[in-house]
Amino acid sequence: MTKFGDQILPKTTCEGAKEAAPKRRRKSSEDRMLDIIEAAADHFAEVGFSGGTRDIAKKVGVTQPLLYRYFPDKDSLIEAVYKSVYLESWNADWDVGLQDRTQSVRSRFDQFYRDYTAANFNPRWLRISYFAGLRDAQINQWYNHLIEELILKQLVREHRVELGLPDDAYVTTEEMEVAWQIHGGLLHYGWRRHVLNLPASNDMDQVICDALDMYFSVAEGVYMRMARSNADIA
Amino acid sequence: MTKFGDQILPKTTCEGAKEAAPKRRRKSSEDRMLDIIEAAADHFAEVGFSGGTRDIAKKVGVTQPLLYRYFPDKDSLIEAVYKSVYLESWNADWDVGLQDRTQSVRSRFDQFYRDYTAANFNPRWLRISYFAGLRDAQINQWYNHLIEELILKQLVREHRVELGLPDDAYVTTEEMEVAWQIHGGLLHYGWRRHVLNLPASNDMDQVICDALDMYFSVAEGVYMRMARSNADIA
DNA sequence: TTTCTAAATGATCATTTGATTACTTTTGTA
DNA sequence: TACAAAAGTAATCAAATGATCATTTAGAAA
Repeated sequence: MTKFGDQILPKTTCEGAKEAAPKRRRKSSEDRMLDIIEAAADHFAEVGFSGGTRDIAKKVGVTQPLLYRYFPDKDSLIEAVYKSVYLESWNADWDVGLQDRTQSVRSRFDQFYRDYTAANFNPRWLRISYFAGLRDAQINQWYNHLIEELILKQLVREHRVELGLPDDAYVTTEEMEVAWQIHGGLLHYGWRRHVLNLPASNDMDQVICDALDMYFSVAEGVYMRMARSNADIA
Repeated sequence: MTKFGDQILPKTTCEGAKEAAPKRRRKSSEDRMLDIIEAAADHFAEVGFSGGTRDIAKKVGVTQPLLYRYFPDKDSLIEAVYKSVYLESWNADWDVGLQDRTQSVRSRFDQFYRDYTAANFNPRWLRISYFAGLRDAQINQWYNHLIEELILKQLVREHRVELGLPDDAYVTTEEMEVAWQIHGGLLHYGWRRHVLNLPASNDMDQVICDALDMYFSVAEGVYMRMARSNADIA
């Protein structure tokens, strides 16, 4: 881990071979900051956010008080880890691709879940996510809101359009739950495979395929039921 | 919490009204043990297994060293909490009911998931489960094995029988994954609702119904595909 | 009432924890 | 080269941690 811990930058002091090793013993503020966040993320992923600051410093290869020159307290470091882990593995193109109507909804979401699981289904991301949810529901609430608005609601609405149904911006709770069932089922697969280390299927593509089959085979019926009960009310 | 902390047992000293308050300040070993486990479960559910022994003692209403007369160390207490939480909310009748062929597979599993979620979908059970999985994969591995063998494999096999397909004891990885998709999706619903406190659907029955719809609508196809590829090999 | 077992406590220990301070060393620049 | 800003350290603190042990005392049995 912390693979760049004390790496030497082959920096161009331009003046040719200056003994080959400039031996930078100190890092720039920015680089060190990143080192610390990286090591903290690794350590928190391993033991949870109650993990000690000394262990983190050790992973970085510096003394513990140095952390307090970069973060006022441990909570700030945790906050930085949240940001880093969540933002680094979020692709801004995802919600754009989901609206590309030259592709079928099915193939758009198939592609999305391949990308999404490839980016997030690893012990570090999953463990940090669950630890974060247990420690502080707020951060995970924010993330789930993101998933709901940018991904799952798109799935419901784009599917409606493809079925030739009216494109109502409103998505009912039940429709959301059906979409969440897919997302949640896949997440639990990640939990079993990468957190519990259970012998789950290796064939991620097949798992996604079956999960989406499940969605598409019942979603239409749910829409119809929703539309009918809306009509009843009106 | 710890509602029976210093409750007075209206124990029959038989001799009628003995000043109304017998003031039992000491409890039997068994009762105190249960008090401690109960308080520990509450506290660990709240803050995780790094929670302090002093806080637990406080909830019970005793001093911290007393815990060490009941458990040799903190790990043993944690072990006791595991057992308590998992065993208390497991119903031995479940796997029997699932094999009652006078009922349809669908209604058997509908009933099971109503019972199962009623018993387990609460903040305490869910938080302890996830904390346990993150801390020590083993205990959760054991539990998931239980679910897999006693519940999900039954679902697959009973469904096969109902479809008039050969009752092969062997369940493929892909078939298991489809069943897990339902269980995992429901669990994630519990996570969102009772851990993250997100505004998920209140209608548990409907959520279960839709989840099972998803399962039954694709399971047959998966079985067929499996059977065919088995035939190819043979 | 007296006695004896065991439930419960008080004091305390050695570590570990997050955090602060004064100090040292590196490094880019005047 | 001299210097100042900033990266990094050593020493240390107060609080909290899991755990131990001698002692006290409730309460059932004699």
